[in-house]
Amino acid sequence: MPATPLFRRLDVAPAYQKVADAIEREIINGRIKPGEPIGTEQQLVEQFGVNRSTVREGIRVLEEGGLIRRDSSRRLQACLPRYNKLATRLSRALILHEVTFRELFEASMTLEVASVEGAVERATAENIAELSDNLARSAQAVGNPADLAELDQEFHVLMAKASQNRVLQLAREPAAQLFFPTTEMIVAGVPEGGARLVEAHRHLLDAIKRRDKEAGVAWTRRHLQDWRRGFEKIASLDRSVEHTYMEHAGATRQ
Amino acid sequence: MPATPLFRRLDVAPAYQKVADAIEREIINGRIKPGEPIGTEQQLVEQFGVNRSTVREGIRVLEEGGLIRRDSSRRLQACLPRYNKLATRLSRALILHEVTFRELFEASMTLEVASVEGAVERATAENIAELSDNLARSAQAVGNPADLAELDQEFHVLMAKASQNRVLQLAREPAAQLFFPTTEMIVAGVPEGGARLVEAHRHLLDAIKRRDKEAGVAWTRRHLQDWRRGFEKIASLDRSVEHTYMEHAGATRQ
DNA sequence: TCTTATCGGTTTGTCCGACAAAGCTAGATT
DNA sequence: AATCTAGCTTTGTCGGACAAACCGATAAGA
Repeated sequence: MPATPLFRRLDVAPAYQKVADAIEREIINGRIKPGEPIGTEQQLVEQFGVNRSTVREGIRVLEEGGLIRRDSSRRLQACLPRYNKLATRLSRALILHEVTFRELFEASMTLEVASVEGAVERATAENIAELSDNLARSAQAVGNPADLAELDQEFHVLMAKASQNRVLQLAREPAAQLFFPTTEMIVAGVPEGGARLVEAHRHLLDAIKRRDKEAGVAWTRRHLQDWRRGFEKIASLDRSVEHTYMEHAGATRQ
Repeated sequence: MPATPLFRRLDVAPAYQKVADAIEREIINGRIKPGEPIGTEQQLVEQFGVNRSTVREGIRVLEEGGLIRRDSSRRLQACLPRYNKLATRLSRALILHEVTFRELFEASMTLEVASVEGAVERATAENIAELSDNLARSAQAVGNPADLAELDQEFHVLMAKASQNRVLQLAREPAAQLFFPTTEMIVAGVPEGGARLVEAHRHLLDAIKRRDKEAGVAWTRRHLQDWRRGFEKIASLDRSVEHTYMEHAGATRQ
Protein backbone atom coordinates (compact mmCIF):
# COMPACT_ATOMS: atom_id res chain seq x y z
CA MET A 1 0.00 0.00 0.00
CA PRO A 2 1.45 3.39 -0.94
CA ALA A 3 2.13 5.87 1.85
CA THR A 4 -0.27 8.39 0.38
CA PRO A 5 -3.11 6.58 -1.34
CA LEU A 6 -3.75 7.63 -4.91
CA PHE A 7 -7.50 7.53 -4.55
CA ARG A 8 -9.96 8.56 -1.93
CA ARG A 9 -12.72 6.31 -0.70
CA LEU A 10 -15.49 6.09 -3.21
CA ASP A 11 -18.86 7.24 -2.06
CA VAL A 12 -21.09 4.34 -2.91
CA ALA A 13 -24.31 4.99 -1.03
CA PRO A 14 -27.51 4.27 -2.90
CA ALA A 15 -29.06 7.26 -4.59
CA TYR A 16 -32.11 7.46 -2.36
CA GLN A 17 -29.80 7.69 0.64
CA LYS A 18 -27.83 10.48 -0.94
CA VAL A 19 -31.04 12.35 -1.61
CA ALA A 20 -32.02 11.98 2.04
CA ASP A 21 -28.56 12.98 3.23
CA ALA A 22 -28.46 16.03 1.00
CA ILE A 23 -31.79 17.32 2.26
CA GLU A 24 -30.91 16.45 5.84
CA ARG A 25 -27.70 18.44 5.59
CA GLU A 26 -29.58 21.51 4.46
CA ILE A 27 -31.96 21.24 7.37
CA ILE A 28 -29.38 20.44 10.03
CA ASN A 29 -27.13 23.33 9.19
CA GLY A 30 -30.06 25.67 9.04
CA ARG A 31 -30.19 26.58 5.37
CA ILE A 32 -33.72 25.23 5.39
CA LYS A 33 -35.52 26.32 8.53
CA PRO A 34 -38.35 24.42 10.21
CA GLY A 35 -41.61 25.24 8.48
CA GLU A 36 -40.00 26.12 5.20
CA PRO A 37 -41.06 24.20 2.11
CA ILE A 38 -38.75 21.67 0.52
CA GLY A 39 -40.35 21.76 -2.90
CA THR A 40 -42.42 19.31 -4.85
CA GLU A 41 -41.28 15.85 -5.76
CA GLN A 42 -40.92 16.96 -9.35
CA GLN A 43 -38.62 19.80 -8.36
CA LEU A 44 -36.46 17.41 -6.37
CA VAL A 45 -36.36 15.07 -9.35
CA GLU A 46 -35.00 17.89 -11.46
CA GLN A 47 -32.55 19.17 -8.87
CA PHE A 48 -31.05 15.80 -8.02
CA GLY A 49 -31.38 14.36 -11.49
CA VAL A 50 -32.80 11.07 -10.30
CA ASN A 51 -36.07 9.28 -10.79
CA ARG A 52 -39.13 10.17 -8.81
CA SER A 53 -39.26 6.72 -7.21
CA THR A 54 -35.77 7.35 -5.90
CA VAL A 55 -36.72 10.74 -4.55
CA ARG A 56 -39.74 9.26 -2.86
CA GLU A 57 -37.67 6.62 -1.11
CA GLY A 58 -35.41 9.36 0.18
CA ILE A 59 -38.40 11.34 1.35
CA ARG A 60 -39.75 8.37 3.30
CA VAL A 61 -36.46 8.11 5.14
CA LEU A 62 -36.54 11.74 6.19
CA GLU A 63 -40.19 11.62 7.02
CA GLU A 64 -39.70 8.67 9.31
CA GLY A 65 -36.71 10.42 10.85
CA GLY A 66 -38.97 13.33 11.69
CA LEU A 67 -36.96 15.89 9.75
CA ILE A 68 -39.63 16.63 7.20
CA ARG A 69 -43.36 16.29 7.15
CA ARG A 70 -46.19 17.00 4.82
CA ASP A 71 -48.40 19.93 5.70
CA SER A 72 -52.17 20.00 5.36
CA SER A 73 -51.98 20.02 1.63
CA ARG A 74 -49.33 17.32 1.59
CA ARG A 75 -46.54 19.58 0.51
CA LEU A 76 -43.15 18.80 1.95
CA GLN A 77 -41.71 21.04 4.62
CA ALA A 78 -38.89 20.88 7.11
CA CYS A 79 -39.91 20.48 10.72
CA LEU A 80 -38.57 20.12 14.22
CA PRO A 81 -38.62 16.46 15.18
CA ARG A 82 -41.27 16.02 17.83
CA TYR A 83 -39.95 14.49 20.98
CA ASN A 84 -42.72 12.07 21.52
CA LYS A 85 -42.62 10.78 18.01
CA LEU A 86 -38.96 9.96 18.42
CA ALA A 87 -39.63 8.64 21.89
CA THR A 88 -42.15 6.23 20.47
CA ARG A 89 -39.39 4.62 18.46
CA LEU A 90 -37.24 4.38 21.52
CA SER A 91 -40.02 2.89 23.58
CA ARG A 92 -40.47 0.27 20.93
CA ALA A 93 -36.78 -0.45 20.99
CA LEU A 94 -36.90 -0.88 24.75
CA ILE A 95 -39.72 -3.36 24.39
CA LEU A 96 -37.83 -5.34 21.80
CA HIS A 97 -34.79 -5.40 24.06
CA GLU A 98 -37.02 -6.94 26.69
CA VAL A 99 -36.23 -4.46 29.40
CA THR A 100 -37.79 -5.18 32.77
CA PHE A 101 -39.97 -2.94 34.86
CA ARG A 102 -37.22 -2.86 37.42
CA GLU A 103 -34.94 -1.11 34.95
CA LEU A 104 -37.77 1.17 33.97
CA PHE A 105 -38.52 1.98 37.57
CA GLU A 106 -34.94 2.70 38.52
CA ALA A 107 -34.31 4.93 35.52
CA SER A 108 -37.58 6.78 35.98
CA MET A 109 -36.83 7.42 39.60
CA THR A 110 -33.68 9.21 38.55
CA LEU A 111 -35.25 11.08 35.68
CA GLU A 112 -38.40 12.18 37.47
CA VAL A 113 -36.46 13.39 40.48
CA ALA A 114 -34.21 15.44 38.23
CA SER A 115 -37.25 16.72 36.46
CA VAL A 116 -38.97 17.89 39.61
CA GLU A 117 -35.79 19.49 40.88
CA GLY A 118 -35.60 21.52 37.72
CA ALA A 119 -39.27 22.40 37.94
CA VAL A 120 -38.92 23.60 41.51
CA GLU A 121 -36.06 25.81 40.47
CA ARG A 122 -37.35 27.16 37.22
CA ALA A 123 -41.08 26.65 36.71
CA THR A 124 -42.75 29.72 35.22
CA ALA A 125 -46.18 31.03 36.07
CA GLU A 126 -47.43 29.48 32.87
CA ASN A 127 -45.98 26.09 33.76
CA ILE A 128 -47.70 26.27 37.10
CA ALA A 129 -50.97 27.24 35.50
CA GLU A 130 -50.78 24.23 33.19
CA LEU A 131 -50.03 21.93 36.08
CA SER A 132 -52.88 23.40 38.10
CA ASP A 133 -55.25 22.88 35.23
CA ASN A 134 -54.12 19.30 34.90
CA LEU A 135 -54.57 18.75 38.61
CA ALA A 136 -58.11 20.10 38.51
CA ARG A 137 -59.02 17.76 35.69
CA SER A 138 -57.36 14.86 37.46
CA ALA A 139 -59.43 15.50 40.57
CA GLN A 140 -62.52 15.12 38.39
CA ALA A 141 -61.24 11.89 36.87
CA VAL A 142 -60.40 9.99 40.05
CA GLY A 143 -62.99 7.36 39.30
CA ASN A 144 -61.94 6.87 35.69
CA PRO A 145 -58.68 4.89 35.38
CA ALA A 146 -58.21 5.42 31.65
CA ASP A 147 -58.58 9.19 31.83
CA LEU A 148 -56.62 9.46 35.02
CA ALA A 149 -53.71 7.51 33.58
CA GLU A 150 -53.61 9.86 30.64
CA LEU A 151 -53.71 12.88 32.91
CA ASP A 152 -50.93 11.40 35.01
CA GLN A 153 -48.79 11.03 31.92
CA GLU A 154 -49.55 14.62 30.99
CA PHE A 155 -48.73 15.87 34.48
CA HIS A 156 -45.27 14.42 34.32
CA VAL A 157 -44.69 15.75 30.83
CA LEU A 158 -45.67 19.19 32.09
CA MET A 159 -43.33 18.86 35.01
CA ALA A 160 -40.45 17.98 32.72
CA LYS A 161 -41.40 20.96 30.59
CA ALA A 162 -41.37 23.13 33.69
CA SER A 163 -37.79 22.05 34.33
CA GLN A 164 -36.88 24.06 31.23
CA ASN A 165 -34.41 21.35 30.35
CA ARG A 166 -35.14 19.88 26.96
CA VAL A 167 -32.48 17.22 27.22
CA LEU A 168 -34.17 15.93 30.31
CA GLN A 169 -37.56 16.21 28.67
CA LEU A 170 -36.39 14.03 25.87
CA ALA A 171 -34.45 11.57 28.00
CA ARG A 172 -37.40 10.75 30.24
CA GLU A 173 -39.95 10.37 27.49
CA PRO A 174 -39.25 6.80 26.31
CA ALA A 175 -39.44 5.37 29.79
CA ALA A 176 -42.52 7.43 30.58
CA GLN A 177 -44.32 6.06 27.56
CA LEU A 178 -43.79 2.55 28.80
CA PHE A 179 -45.01 3.49 32.24
CA PHE A 180 -48.22 4.96 31.04
CA PRO A 181 -50.28 1.85 30.29
CA THR A 182 -49.45 0.33 33.65
CA THR A 183 -50.81 3.33 35.50
CA GLU A 184 -54.24 2.54 34.20
CA MET A 185 -53.92 -1.08 35.26
CA ILE A 186 -52.82 -0.07 38.71
CA VAL A 187 -55.41 2.64 39.28
CA ALA A 188 -58.10 0.27 38.10
CA GLY A 189 -56.88 -2.58 40.28
CA VAL A 190 -55.89 -0.85 43.50
CA PRO A 191 -58.62 0.81 45.57
CA GLU A 192 -57.63 4.31 46.63
CA GLY A 193 -54.97 4.25 43.89
CA GLY A 194 -56.57 7.13 42.04
CA ALA A 195 -56.97 9.25 45.15
CA ARG A 196 -53.37 8.66 46.17
CA LEU A 197 -52.17 9.62 42.73
CA VAL A 198 -54.04 12.91 42.73
CA GLU A 199 -52.88 13.56 46.28
CA ALA A 200 -49.26 13.11 45.23
CA HIS A 201 -49.71 15.45 42.28
CA ARG A 202 -51.23 18.02 44.58
CA HIS A 203 -48.22 17.93 46.86
CA LEU A 204 -45.85 18.04 43.91
CA LEU A 205 -47.49 21.12 42.51
CA ASP A 206 -47.51 22.67 45.93
CA ALA A 207 -43.77 22.02 46.35
CA ILE A 208 -43.11 23.61 42.96
CA LYS A 209 -45.13 26.66 43.89
CA ARG A 210 -43.29 27.01 47.20
CA ARG A 211 -39.93 26.31 45.51
CA ASP A 212 -39.42 23.60 48.08
CA LYS A 213 -37.01 21.18 46.46
CA GLU A 214 -36.87 18.76 49.35
CA ALA A 215 -40.61 18.31 49.41
CA GLY A 216 -40.72 17.96 45.65
CA VAL A 217 -38.13 15.22 45.65
CA ALA A 218 -39.75 13.45 48.60
CA TRP A 219 -43.17 13.40 46.98
CA THR A 220 -41.76 12.25 43.67
CA ARG A 221 -40.12 9.34 45.43
CA ARG A 222 -43.31 8.53 47.27
CA HIS A 223 -45.35 8.80 44.09
CA LEU A 224 -43.11 6.35 42.28
CA GLN A 225 -42.88 3.99 45.21
CA ASP A 226 -46.66 4.00 45.20
CA TRP A 227 -46.62 3.02 41.58
CA ARG A 228 -44.17 0.27 42.38
CA ARG A 229 -46.20 -1.16 45.24
CA GLY A 230 -49.30 -1.09 43.08
CA PHE A 231 -47.46 -2.71 40.22
CA GLU A 232 -46.11 -5.52 42.33
CA LYS A 233 -49.65 -6.47 43.28
CA ILE A 234 -50.46 -7.26 39.68
CA ALA A 235 -47.16 -8.27 38.06
CA SER A 236 -43.50 -8.93 38.66
CA LEU A 237 -40.91 -6.18 38.40
CA ASP A 238 -38.44 -8.59 36.88
CA ARG A 239 -40.48 -9.74 33.94
CA SER A 240 -40.01 -7.98 30.65
CA VAL A 241 -42.25 -5.12 29.70
CA GLU A 242 -43.19 -7.00 26.58
CA HIS A 243 -44.49 -10.09 28.34
CA THR A 244 -46.39 -8.10 30.90
CA TYR A 245 -48.20 -6.10 28.24
CA MET A 246 -48.95 -9.23 26.30
CA GLU A 247 -50.76 -10.70 29.23
CA HIS A 248 -52.72 -7.58 30.09
CA ALA A 249 -53.97 -7.19 26.55
CA GLY A 250 -56.04 -4.19 25.61
CA ALA A 251 -53.53 -1.84 27.16
CA THR A 252 -51.76 -1.56 23.83
CA ARG A 253 -53.82 1.02 22.07
CA GLN A 254 -52.16 3.75 20.14
CA MET B 1 -75.30 11.72 15.80
CA PRO B 2 -76.79 8.28 16.53
CA ALA B 3 -75.89 6.65 19.83
CA THR B 4 -74.15 3.83 18.05
CA PRO B 5 -72.57 5.13 14.85
CA LEU B 6 -73.48 3.23 11.72
CA PHE B 7 -69.99 3.32 10.32
CA ARG B 8 -66.58 2.84 11.73
CA ARG B 9 -63.72 5.18 11.05
CA LEU B 10 -62.32 4.63 7.63
CA ASP B 11 -58.74 3.50 7.48
CA VAL B 12 -57.23 5.84 4.96
CA ALA B 13 -53.49 5.45 5.42
CA PRO B 14 -51.44 5.26 2.25
CA ALA B 15 -50.53 1.77 1.15
CA TYR B 16 -46.82 2.08 1.85
CA GLN B 17 -47.65 3.00 5.43
CA LYS B 18 -49.91 0.01 5.79
CA VAL B 19 -47.15 -2.22 4.49
CA ALA B 20 -44.76 -0.79 7.06
CA ASP B 21 -47.33 -1.10 9.84
CA ALA B 22 -48.13 -4.68 8.96
CA ILE B 23 -44.50 -5.74 9.04
CA GLU B 24 -43.86 -3.71 12.18
CA ARG B 25 -46.73 -5.44 13.94
CA GLU B 26 -45.29 -8.85 13.18
CA ILE B 27 -41.92 -7.84 14.57
CA ILE B 28 -43.20 -6.05 17.66
CA ASN B 29 -45.39 -8.88 18.81
CA GLY B 30 -42.63 -11.35 18.20
CA ARG B 31 -43.99 -13.38 15.31
CA ILE B 32 -40.88 -12.36 13.42
CA LYS B 33 -37.86 -12.51 15.69
CA PRO B 34 -34.74 -10.39 15.33
CA GLY B 35 -32.45 -11.95 12.75
CA GLU B 36 -35.22 -13.72 10.92
CA PRO B 37 -35.69 -12.98 7.23
CA ILE B 38 -38.63 -10.89 6.05
CA GLY B 39 -38.62 -12.19 2.51
CA THR B 40 -37.72 -10.67 -0.81
CA GLU B 41 -39.37 -7.59 -2.20
CA GLN B 42 -41.11 -9.77 -4.77
CA GLN B 43 -42.60 -11.96 -2.04
CA LEU B 44 -43.88 -8.91 -0.21
CA VAL B 45 -45.37 -7.63 -3.45
CA GLU B 46 -47.28 -10.88 -3.78
CA GLN B 47 -48.34 -11.07 -0.15
CA PHE B 48 -49.59 -7.51 0.11
CA GLY B 49 -50.85 -7.27 -3.44
CA VAL B 50 -49.26 -3.88 -4.07
CA ASN B 51 -46.60 -2.64 -6.38
CA ARG B 52 -42.93 -3.06 -5.71
CA SER B 53 -42.41 0.70 -5.49
CA THR B 54 -44.99 0.79 -2.75
CA VAL B 55 -43.33 -2.05 -0.89
CA ARG B 56 -40.00 -0.34 -1.19
CA GLU B 57 -41.33 2.87 0.34
CA GLY B 58 -42.65 0.86 3.24
CA ILE B 59 -39.30 -0.84 3.63
CA ARG B 60 -37.48 2.48 3.79
CA VAL B 61 -39.72 3.55 6.64
CA LEU B 62 -38.94 0.44 8.66
CA GLU B 63 -35.27 0.56 7.82
CA GLU B 64 -34.96 4.12 9.05
CA GLY B 65 -36.93 3.15 12.14
CA GLY B 66 -34.33 0.50 12.84
CA LEU B 67 -36.76 -2.39 12.83
CA ILE B 68 -35.38 -4.10 9.76
CA ARG B 69 -32.04 -4.05 8.05
CA ARG B 70 -30.42 -5.66 5.08
CA ASP B 71 -27.86 -8.33 5.85
CA SER B 72 -24.58 -8.80 4.02
CA SER B 73 -26.32 -9.96 0.90
CA ARG B 74 -28.92 -7.21 1.12
CA ARG B 75 -31.75 -9.49 2.08
CA LEU B 76 -34.26 -8.05 4.51
CA GLN B 77 -34.27 -9.23 8.08
CA ALA B 78 -35.80 -8.09 11.34
CA CYS B 79 -33.36 -6.66 13.84
CA LEU B 80 -33.09 -5.14 17.28
CA PRO B 81 -32.90 -1.37 16.94
CA ARG B 82 -29.41 -0.31 17.94
CA TYR B 83 -29.39 2.25 20.69
CA ASN B 84 -26.83 4.52 19.22
CA LYS B 85 -28.48 4.63 15.85
CA LEU B 86 -31.66 5.82 17.51
CA ALA B 87 -29.68 8.11 19.76
CA THR B 88 -28.11 9.73 16.74
CA ARG B 89 -31.52 10.84 15.63
CA LEU B 90 -32.30 12.19 19.06
CA SER B 91 -29.04 14.07 19.18
CA ARG B 92 -29.93 15.64 15.88
CA ALA B 93 -33.29 16.62 17.27
CA LEU B 94 -31.63 18.20 20.28
CA ILE B 95 -29.41 20.25 18.02
CA LEU B 96 -32.35 21.44 15.98
CA HIS B 97 -34.16 22.43 19.15
CA GLU B 98 -31.15 24.55 19.96
CA VAL B 99 -30.54 23.14 23.40
CA THR B 100 -27.78 24.76 25.37
CA PHE B 101 -24.77 23.16 26.96
CA ARG B 102 -26.20 24.09 30.32
CA GLU B 103 -29.16 21.82 29.72
CA LEU B 104 -26.84 19.15 28.43
CA PHE B 105 -24.60 19.46 31.45
CA GLU B 106 -27.41 19.33 33.98
CA ALA B 107 -29.07 16.32 32.39
CA SER B 108 -25.78 14.50 32.00
CA MET B 109 -24.91 15.09 35.60
CA THR B 110 -28.06 13.28 36.59
CA LEU B 111 -27.69 10.49 34.08
CA GLU B 112 -24.02 9.80 34.65
CA VAL B 113 -24.44 9.75 38.41
CA ALA B 114 -27.28 7.26 38.06
CA SER B 115 -25.17 5.27 35.69
CA VAL B 116 -22.20 5.04 38.05
CA GLU B 117 -24.46 4.16 40.96
CA GLY B 118 -25.80 1.25 38.98
CA ALA B 119 -22.31 0.23 37.93
CA VAL B 120 -21.06 0.26 41.50
CA GLU B 121 -23.93 -1.97 42.52
CA ARG B 122 -24.01 -4.37 39.64
CA ALA B 123 -20.87 -4.32 37.48
CA THR B 124 -19.77 -7.81 36.50
CA ALA B 125 -16.20 -9.02 36.21
CA GLU B 126 -16.50 -8.66 32.47
CA ASN B 127 -17.71 -5.06 32.75
CA ILE B 128 -14.74 -4.29 34.96
CA ALA B 129 -12.36 -5.95 32.53
CA GLU B 130 -13.71 -3.83 29.70
CA LEU B 131 -13.36 -0.68 31.74
CA SER B 132 -9.81 -1.63 32.75
CA ASP B 133 -8.92 -2.22 29.15
CA ASN B 134 -10.32 1.15 28.19
CA LEU B 135 -8.42 2.81 31.00
CA ALA B 136 -5.15 1.26 29.87
CA ARG B 137 -5.67 2.50 26.34
CA SER B 138 -6.63 5.93 27.63
CA ALA B 139 -3.43 6.17 29.61
CA GLN B 140 -1.55 5.63 26.36
CA ALA B 141 -3.57 8.29 24.58
CA VAL B 142 -3.16 11.14 27.04
CA GLY B 143 -1.33 13.22 24.47
CA ASN B 144 -3.81 12.61 21.68
CA PRO B 145 -7.03 14.61 22.14
CA ALA B 146 -8.97 12.95 19.33
CA ASP B 147 -8.27 9.40 20.52
CA LEU B 148 -8.71 10.31 24.15
CA ALA B 149 -12.09 11.92 23.49
CA GLU B 150 -13.23 8.76 21.77
CA LEU B 151 -11.99 6.62 24.62
CA ASP B 152 -13.74 8.87 27.11
CA GLN B 153 -16.98 8.41 25.24
CA GLU B 154 -16.42 4.66 25.28
CA PHE B 155 -15.63 4.64 28.98
CA HIS B 156 -18.95 6.20 29.82
CA VAL B 157 -20.82 3.88 27.51
CA LEU B 158 -19.16 0.95 29.25
CA MET B 159 -20.10 2.35 32.63
CA ALA B 160 -23.72 2.66 31.58
CA LYS B 161 -23.53 -0.89 30.32
CA ALA B 162 -22.12 -1.98 33.67
CA SER B 163 -25.17 -0.49 35.36
CA GLN B 164 -27.14 -3.30 33.73
CA ASN B 165 -29.93 -0.86 33.15
CA ARG B 166 -30.79 -0.61 29.50
CA VAL B 167 -33.30 2.19 29.99
CA LEU B 168 -30.57 4.28 31.48
CA GLN B 169 -28.17 3.25 28.77
CA LEU B 170 -30.55 4.49 26.17
CA ALA B 171 -31.60 7.63 28.03
CA ARG B 172 -28.05 8.90 28.45
CA GLU B 173 -26.92 8.23 24.91
CA PRO B 174 -28.28 11.28 23.07
CA ALA B 175 -26.79 13.73 25.51
CA ALA B 176 -23.52 11.82 25.56
CA GLN B 177 -23.24 12.03 21.80
CA LEU B 178 -23.45 15.78 21.96
CA PHE B 179 -20.86 15.91 24.71
CA PHE B 180 -18.35 13.89 22.83
CA PRO B 181 -16.99 16.43 20.33
CA THR B 182 -16.45 19.00 23.05
CA THR B 183 -14.23 16.66 25.02
CA GLU B 184 -11.70 16.76 22.23
CA MET B 185 -11.81 20.53 22.12
CA ILE B 186 -11.30 20.76 25.85
CA VAL B 187 -8.53 18.20 26.12
CA ALA B 188 -6.74 19.89 23.25
CA GLY B 189 -7.14 23.34 24.72
CA VAL B 190 -6.59 22.81 28.42
CA PRO B 191 -3.13 21.70 29.59
CA GLU B 192 -3.36 18.79 32.02
CA GLY B 193 -6.90 18.18 30.76
CA GLY B 194 -6.01 14.74 29.41
CA ALA B 195 -4.22 13.70 32.57
CA ARG B 196 -7.09 14.84 34.76
CA LEU B 197 -9.55 12.92 32.62
CA VAL B 198 -7.60 9.68 32.89
CA GLU B 199 -7.14 10.26 36.59
CA ALA B 200 -10.89 10.63 37.06
CA HIS B 201 -11.54 7.45 35.10
CA ARG B 202 -9.02 5.62 37.24
CA HIS B 203 -10.80 6.66 40.43
CA LEU B 204 -14.18 5.78 38.93
CA LEU B 205 -13.05 2.31 38.01
CA ASP B 206 -11.52 1.93 41.42
CA ALA B 207 -14.77 2.94 43.09
CA ILE B 208 -16.66 0.42 41.01
CA LYS B 209 -14.23 -2.32 41.93
CA ARG B 210 -14.50 -1.48 45.62
CA ARG B 211 -18.29 -1.12 45.35
CA ASP B 212 -17.88 2.30 46.91
CA LYS B 213 -20.90 4.23 45.75
CA GLU B 214 -20.03 7.44 47.50
CA ALA B 215 -16.63 7.65 45.86
CA GLY B 216 -18.12 6.77 42.49
CA VAL B 217 -20.66 9.54 42.70
CA ALA B 218 -18.11 12.06 43.99
CA TRP B 219 -15.66 11.33 41.18
CA THR B 220 -18.40 11.47 38.57
CA ARG B 221 -19.36 14.90 39.83
CA ARG B 222 -15.78 16.03 39.82
CA HIS B 223 -15.22 14.62 36.34
CA LEU B 224 -18.17 16.50 34.95
CA GLN B 225 -17.33 19.69 36.79
CA ASP B 226 -13.91 19.42 35.22
CA TRP B 227 -15.53 19.21 31.84
CA ARG B 228 -17.61 22.23 32.67
CA ARG B 229 -14.69 24.34 33.81
CA GLY B 230 -12.78 23.37 30.69
CA PHE B 231 -15.73 24.12 28.52
CA GLU B 232 -16.30 27.55 29.97
CA LYS B 233 -12.77 28.49 29.00
CA ILE B 234 -13.58 28.04 25.35
CA ALA B 235 -17.31 28.71 25.02
CA SER B 236 -20.44 29.77 26.84
CA LEU B 237 -22.69 27.28 28.58
CA ASP B 238 -25.75 29.25 27.55
CA ARG B 239 -25.23 29.26 23.82
CA SER B 240 -26.87 26.58 21.77
CA VAL B 241 -25.02 23.43 20.94
CA GLU B 242 -25.59 24.14 17.30
CA HIS B 243 -23.91 27.52 17.27
CA THR B 244 -20.97 26.33 19.29
CA TYR B 245 -20.31 23.47 16.90
CA MET B 246 -20.65 25.74 13.92
CA GLU B 247 -17.89 27.95 15.22
CA HIS B 248 -15.56 25.11 16.15
CA ALA B 249 -15.89 23.49 12.74
CA GLY B 250 -14.16 20.22 12.09
CA ALA B 251 -15.60 18.70 15.21
CA THR B 252 -18.57 17.49 13.21
CA ARG B 253 -17.19 14.44 11.52
CA GLN B 254 -19.19 11.29 11.38
C1' DT C 1 -72.02 41.59 -3.38
C1' DC C 2 -71.28 37.38 -1.46
C1' DT C 3 -71.57 32.56 -2.00
C1' DT C 4 -71.42 28.44 -4.64
C1' DA C 5 -70.32 25.58 -8.62
C1' DT C 6 -67.24 24.37 -12.06
C1' DC C 7 -63.09 23.49 -14.50
C1' DG C 8 -58.26 23.15 -15.68
C1' DG C 9 -53.63 22.50 -13.91
C1' DT C 10 -50.64 20.41 -10.09
C1' DT C 11 -49.18 17.10 -7.06
C1' DT C 12 -49.28 12.89 -4.77
C1' DG C 13 -49.97 7.86 -4.43
C1' DT C 14 -49.86 3.92 -7.00
C1' DC C 15 -48.97 0.95 -10.77
C1' DC C 16 -46.48 -1.26 -14.84
C1' DG C 17 -42.58 -2.66 -17.14
C1' DA C 18 -37.68 -2.57 -17.85
C1' DC C 19 -32.62 -3.12 -17.15
C1' DA C 20 -27.80 -3.10 -15.16
C1' DA C 21 -25.14 -4.62 -11.36
C1' DA C 22 -24.24 -7.71 -7.71
C1' DG C 23 -25.16 -12.10 -5.31
C1' DC C 24 -26.23 -16.76 -5.30
C1' DT C 25 -26.50 -21.59 -7.23
C1' DA C 26 -25.45 -25.37 -9.48
C1' DG C 27 -23.51 -27.63 -13.23
C1' DA C 28 -19.13 -27.93 -15.99
C1' DT C 29 -14.09 -28.15 -15.98
C1' DT C 30 -9.57 -29.11 -14.49
C1' DA D 1 -12.26 -32.18 -4.79
C1' DA D 2 -11.57 -27.55 -5.75
C1' DT D 3 -12.44 -24.03 -9.08
C1' DC D 4 -14.69 -21.76 -12.71
C1' DT D 5 -18.45 -20.33 -15.21
C1' DA D 6 -23.03 -19.52 -16.81
C1' DG D 7 -27.64 -18.71 -15.50
C1' DC D 8 -31.04 -17.27 -12.25
C1' DT D 9 -32.48 -13.99 -8.53
C1' DT D 10 -32.67 -9.80 -6.24
C1' DT D 11 -31.88 -5.10 -5.62
C1' DG D 12 -31.43 -0.26 -7.17
C1' DT D 13 -32.82 2.73 -10.58
C1' DC D 14 -35.31 4.39 -14.40
C1' DG D 15 -39.14 5.89 -17.62
C1' DG D 16 -43.82 6.51 -18.19
C1' DA D 17 -48.69 6.27 -16.87
C1' DC D 18 -53.13 7.35 -14.42
C1' DA D 19 -56.68 8.22 -10.77
C1' DA D 20 -57.67 10.91 -6.82
C1' DA D 21 -57.03 14.93 -4.17
C1' DC D 22 -55.92 19.54 -4.08
C1' DC D 23 -55.34 24.41 -5.71
C1' DG D 24 -56.67 28.57 -7.90
C1' DA D 25 -59.47 31.13 -10.55
C1' DT D 26 -63.32 31.95 -13.08
C1' DA D 27 -68.36 31.62 -13.93
C1' DA D 28 -73.05 31.21 -12.17
C1' DG D 29 -76.47 31.90 -8.77
C1' DA D 30 -78.69 34.01 -4.36
